[in-house]
Amino acid sequence: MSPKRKFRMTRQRQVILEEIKKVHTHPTADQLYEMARRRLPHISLGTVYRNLEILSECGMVQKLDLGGAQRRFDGNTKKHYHVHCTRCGHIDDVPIEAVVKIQTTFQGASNYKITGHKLELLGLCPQCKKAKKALTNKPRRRAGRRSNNRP
Amino acid sequence: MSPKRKFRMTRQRQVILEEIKKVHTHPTADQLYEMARRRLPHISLGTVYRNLEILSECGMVQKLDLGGAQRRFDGNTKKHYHVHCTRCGHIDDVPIEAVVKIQTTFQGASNYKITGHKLELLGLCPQCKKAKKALTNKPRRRAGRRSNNRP
DNA sequence: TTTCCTGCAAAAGGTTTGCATGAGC
DNA sequence: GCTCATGCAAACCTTTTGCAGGAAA
Repeated sequence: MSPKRKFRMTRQRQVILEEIKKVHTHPTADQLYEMARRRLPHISLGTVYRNLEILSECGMVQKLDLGGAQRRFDGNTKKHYHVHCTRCGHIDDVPIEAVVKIQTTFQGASNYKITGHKLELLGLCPQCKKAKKALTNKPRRRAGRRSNNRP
Repeated sequence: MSPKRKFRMTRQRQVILEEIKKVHTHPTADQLYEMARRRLPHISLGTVYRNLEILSECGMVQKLDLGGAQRRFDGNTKKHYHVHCTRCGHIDDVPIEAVVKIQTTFQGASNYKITGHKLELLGLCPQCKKAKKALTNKPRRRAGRRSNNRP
């Protein structure tokens, strides 16, 4: 919390950082805990949470807050957008940097001074596109609606 | 969950619906509970949650999922955007309908088929603009950063 | 040696659910 | 009268926190 805290690079912190940088899956704290546990079997979930908090304070990882029950973390610290599959819940990066123009477009639309924005795209991932196309031949009641956190 | 369920308009459901339609503050379930309790002192929080779920299934209210600890609900069921004050946490409507063009713009940017989007604007509400301006004359360490859910 | 960190376990905060009773239609 | 809905309380899930021992620097 304090702005000029001294951080030690402990083994746990190192491993958590390495694991999150290794993947592009926007893992939850719990998933990161499982990933770290393969290398440090005695690490605790509390330590994972504490370190993710600290690493995001240092700007070494990004907290995502995309809504949904669980918070997600991103090893990519550049500002960028995400696509969220409405069918399976998968989240991917959109390889385009945040478009500042969006803010100027909406500058007069309310009486707020707009200083930022969060854009999340929704759609079907390649796998689900295929799965859905397969269904159109033999239409069914309805496809699953709720996202179910594919890791 | 079942698509053709029969819904009864109970007093509780009626009151919750009236209360959420009455305000523009994007209340949490707990806030709605307090609002409903002024008219039905024995209503329970579980009932509020269950009814909000059902009313949103019927399309009579909107679940917001803007991130943050608590879910918010909106009596306005038209697709629209929100502005979120980064200083006090206040959330307001942006009086502009969702811009479908955003989806076509990003259609080729990933290998997803884009079917929707969520845009949340961030900025300073009129009150906080004033408060911040007042501080620039007598600059301090730093203004409060975390949003603290002004209701 | 001084802080900062860790593991553990318990607490906290929001949401969901089981159950017996009560109310719409 | 048949369901569906309610109130209550307990369960659930994710995240945070207190504490005593342990490890960086």
